[in-house]
Amino acid sequence: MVTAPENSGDPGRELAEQLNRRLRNVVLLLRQVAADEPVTSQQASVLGSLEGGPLRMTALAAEHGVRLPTMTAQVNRLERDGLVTRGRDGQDARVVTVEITPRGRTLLLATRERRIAFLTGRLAELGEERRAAIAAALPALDMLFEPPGRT
Amino acid sequence: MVTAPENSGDPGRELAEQLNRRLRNVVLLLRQVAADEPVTSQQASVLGSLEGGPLRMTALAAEHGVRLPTMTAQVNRLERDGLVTRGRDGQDARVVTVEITPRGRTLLLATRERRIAFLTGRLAELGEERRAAIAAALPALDMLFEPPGRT
DNA sequence: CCAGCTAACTTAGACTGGCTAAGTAACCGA
DNA sequence: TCGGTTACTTAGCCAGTCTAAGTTAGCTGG
Repeated sequence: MVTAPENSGDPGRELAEQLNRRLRNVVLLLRQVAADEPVTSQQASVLGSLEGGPLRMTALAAEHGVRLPTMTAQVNRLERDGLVTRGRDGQDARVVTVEITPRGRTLLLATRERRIAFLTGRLAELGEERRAAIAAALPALDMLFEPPGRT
Repeated sequence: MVTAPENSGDPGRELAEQLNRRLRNVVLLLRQVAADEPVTSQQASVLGSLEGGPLRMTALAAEHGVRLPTMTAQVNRLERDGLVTRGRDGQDARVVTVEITPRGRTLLLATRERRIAFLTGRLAELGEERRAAIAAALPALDMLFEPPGRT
């Protein structure tokens, strides 16, 4: 097909184009799946960060790649909906900690379960060989989508 | 490690969990990369749809999985920025067609080029073996992220 | 032939989620 | 104790999504 011979100077340029075209479908599908959830994907993502224990605002913002004011607004909404609570740090009175509530935890688990069930269903349709291909590519995909590495 | 023996009833459940965890990084990285572009990823996506010729509003909305009013707003912004023009269909006076302008086309190509360059760079760091693994998984990934198929 | 339904858009209004700039309160160092 | 820095919030802007309601054009059945 399009596997032209002049790939020489750019190993993976062709592959990059292929991936780029596919990424649109990924985004579309993610939106579709997230559509009828009780929490948005951002909210679920933040709740996921809090699963292991409370975090401060700065840590949350950094982990999600957003500015502090964005996280303030996000936590406001989560708090309003009873999914997290704000707390204070003993050491430093400036610090605000955010903790997931039991309700938040329940919602998070249910949401994750639905997402995984969806993916599992899709994977089941693929057949063993294709699943193996994806599994084999996981380490590579990990590196490919690794958070923007510093140097 | 976690590859427990009771995978039997659910081929791919484990893989689904792996993928689910990775998807967050994909989203994060996409946001990061899109951050300093002159057009948003949605705008670029719509422009991409128009590359092959004018489309009507309904077709655009369907293709991007959004409601008509959303597409109206999107096209308003694109038109305001001189990237598309609205037209009328000869047959049916209710129909609005949207066409990409030369400026829109230029911007689209430049944006796509930067995205592909970014991916190419990432892929170059991976090494031949990992690139091959990703290439081998492409057909499977295609099926996995295929738009929600109706039966 | 026209009355009323349907289809294609747009408008209005609300919400999430992102940003910058500016405000406030607490910490820390000289 | 004063001045700078840090941690967060507030205010205000914009993109992008939705639903509900409006407008205009096509279509159909008496």
